[in-house]
Amino acid sequence: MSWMTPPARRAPRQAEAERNDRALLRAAKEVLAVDGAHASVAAIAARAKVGIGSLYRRYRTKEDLFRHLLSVTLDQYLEAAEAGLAIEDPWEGLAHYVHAVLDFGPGSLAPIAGTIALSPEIEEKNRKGDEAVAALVDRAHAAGVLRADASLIDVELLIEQLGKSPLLDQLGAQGRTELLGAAANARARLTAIALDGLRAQGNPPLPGEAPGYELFSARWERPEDD
Amino acid sequence: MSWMTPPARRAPRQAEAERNDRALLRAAKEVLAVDGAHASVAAIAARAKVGIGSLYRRYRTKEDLFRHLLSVTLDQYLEAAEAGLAIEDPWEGLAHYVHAVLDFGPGSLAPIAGTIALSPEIEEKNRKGDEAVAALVDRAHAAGVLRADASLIDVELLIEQLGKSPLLDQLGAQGRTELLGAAANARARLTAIALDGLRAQGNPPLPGEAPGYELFSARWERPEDD
DNA sequence: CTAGTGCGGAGCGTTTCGCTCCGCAAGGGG
DNA sequence: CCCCTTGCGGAGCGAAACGCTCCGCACTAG
Repeated sequence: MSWMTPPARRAPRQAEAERNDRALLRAAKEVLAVDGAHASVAAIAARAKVGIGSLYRRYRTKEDLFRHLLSVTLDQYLEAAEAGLAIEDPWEGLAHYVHAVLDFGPGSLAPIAGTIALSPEIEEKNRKGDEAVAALVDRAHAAGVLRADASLIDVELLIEQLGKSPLLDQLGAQGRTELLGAAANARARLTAIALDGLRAQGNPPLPGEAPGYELFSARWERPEDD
Repeated sequence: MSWMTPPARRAPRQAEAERNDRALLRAAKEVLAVDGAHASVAAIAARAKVGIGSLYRRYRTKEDLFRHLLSVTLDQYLEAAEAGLAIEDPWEGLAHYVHAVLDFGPGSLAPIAGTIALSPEIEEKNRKGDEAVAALVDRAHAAGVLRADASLIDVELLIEQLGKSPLLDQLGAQGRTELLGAAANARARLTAIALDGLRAQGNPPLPGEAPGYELFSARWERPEDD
């Protein structure tokens, strides 16, 4: 358990390795958001300012890296949901969750759906996260602050829809850093508009039936054939 | 000008060529939506059930095909905006425009932003489209049915955000056709939620400043250097 | 100085890309 | 009947990008 000693006492090389690991995960998320499923390891390593060799010393394959990224992201989701539940006001709690998840930049994960094999650990984390979000939504429904015709899946799909920001991704890819602040502001406004649409008030009923959970889960299954 | 004679009088081969052209444009849009910027000509031709040779007889290069796709899509935008203006009720007119544009599946165009050179003709179409949408938004503002703190750019960004549907794209890519109907329904609900958030009512003010037009235009400029 | 550790990136073999080129099927006129 | 035109499909080219391996080097401890 020597690896649990405080950073200051660790060998300097190990501290560097840890910084590299964090940089890699962050870079992987950013590159995935911009390049989608075709993101390359070279691009990820370059973005993290880390050699390709170091990447492959830490992760056996590209798929391994993505799986680990997915795992830590699910941890963040769960944390955000629990933080939301800790807020007394039901609406504020739900809004906190939405904002927190959008801050992670979750749109990155969608492109790898169906391309990697899921570990049981990941399935478990996903289940626990879903439970927490369901509790958040139920509480908001019970308090009458979330429109009654919006289901849990509606809320999750809305988050996913807002999570992928083509604007931010492309400006980032083109190095237009001077516009990134304005783009983030614009995105915050869209989030606020969407949340206003979710609030219970004199809204007309939503069209169609409430969507089912399989919409969310289906694409993570591996297409083995065709 | 013999090529302007009605289709019925054209040689059967020319009619086939015209069908192929339409199939190619539709396929290009779909493949772009799924594969993003890395969409390949082979995938487009296969999806259109057309030989690669036919594609290259019609379009000199891949970029040519994308430019033409962009051009006809801008035509559709303009048409939708004018149809919206033709509706008396200002809110219904705006909502019609949003729904019509989303039905085109516009998310496909974002990935090619900045990767192709824009022709003056395209810039002109874009300008005319923007004018029409601005008129729609102004009318809705004047009638007090659109929240006052939502700007033209907010509306356009919201449309873009809703246009790219990771859910629909991925289910389509994986051939889960049995879920496509449910996904389209789910997307219609999200659109309705967002539109409710845009309506003028007791909404709290939006955060930050109204975004500027450069957010929208910047990424279409070609990055020649870096 | 030597030994050990962990770094960066050149480069391997493979895959995928944009695009060219050519053989072929299907009418229409002689 | 043949031949000639028209437009089709797709094999295959050189080039580029891919995932990953492997090795020379910088740095620190003793």
